[in-house]
Amino acid sequence: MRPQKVRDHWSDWQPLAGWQPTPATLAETLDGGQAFRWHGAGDIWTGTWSACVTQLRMREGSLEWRSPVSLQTAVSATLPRYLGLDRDWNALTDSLPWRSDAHLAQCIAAFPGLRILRQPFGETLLGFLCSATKQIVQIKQMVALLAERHGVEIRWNAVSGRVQSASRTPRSTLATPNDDAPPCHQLPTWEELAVIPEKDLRQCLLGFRAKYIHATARFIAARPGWLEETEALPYAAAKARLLELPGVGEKVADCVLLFGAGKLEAFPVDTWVLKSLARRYGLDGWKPAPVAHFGRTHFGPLAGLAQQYLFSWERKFGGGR
DNA sequence: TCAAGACCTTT
DNA sequence: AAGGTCTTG
Repeated sequence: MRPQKVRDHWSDWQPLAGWQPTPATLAETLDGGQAFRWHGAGDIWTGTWSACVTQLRMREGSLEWRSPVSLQTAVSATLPRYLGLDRDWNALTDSLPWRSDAHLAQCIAAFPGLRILRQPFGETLLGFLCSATKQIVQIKQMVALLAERHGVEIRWNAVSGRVQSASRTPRSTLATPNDDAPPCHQLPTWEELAVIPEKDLRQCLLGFRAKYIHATARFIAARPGWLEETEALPYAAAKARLLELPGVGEKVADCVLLFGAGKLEAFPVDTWVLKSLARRYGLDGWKPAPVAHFGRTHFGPLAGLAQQYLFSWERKFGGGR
């Protein structure tokens, strides 16, 4: 008889100092398009990165977290950096040119405490390689399928109290992951992705993106250390290297550097930022490249942070059109 | 140098 | 039409 899979219980809720977002700002930060592995249920957000699983909630205006007991050490060691608690976001936001930019001021007021996440670099790259002409819900679906079908299982073993990885998961027969089930798979690494046939990737609803992910995986797997070196480079050099990857253009490269490497000078120009600059800054008809140049000069060295406020506001309040 | 189209699939 | 990129002409 197979040993029964035992899940340990969750730790007690613990306060998380250094960030007091509104519920709306918390939702926008976790599930507004920076990351694709957070799921909200009631007032609890469940998120996954690397081999970590954690939950967040607001209580009396303060942020609390918990994780499976066996993952607690790993989560407590990485959660602060993931959420950007090691940076002074109030000071960073204050140094944006909101005093001379009424629209930016309005965006900041609408999302008080908005943060830029610092996700694992490789996982960020994978997420945004899935993102071309897709909406957030669909990107989350693709990423969930990649993890469920091709990622190592994250075990929450109460008996051993240790994380046991390296057990390959059986291919799921489900077409879609159960949103109520706790997430229990890591994203596949680039080394793992490199040996997955493109056909199998397409089964994860990736469409033409499967070809990019496959080719990028082969590229990275053939160059040990390439990803880590890229993350460590200054913005311009890191971006030049990311642009070598098939399927990575200006926008994806900037998203990876902003959300996966903490480079606040990255200014991704997607359709929402294009709309924002066209409608609120009079840049109607401008192409992405000139808009990016305008953004960097107008908003300065923290343009990526400004971009996130503009993006969130335009998506939530700007109207479709 | 640049404006279309193609590329997968789903809402 | 959807939070792009790559390839054409």
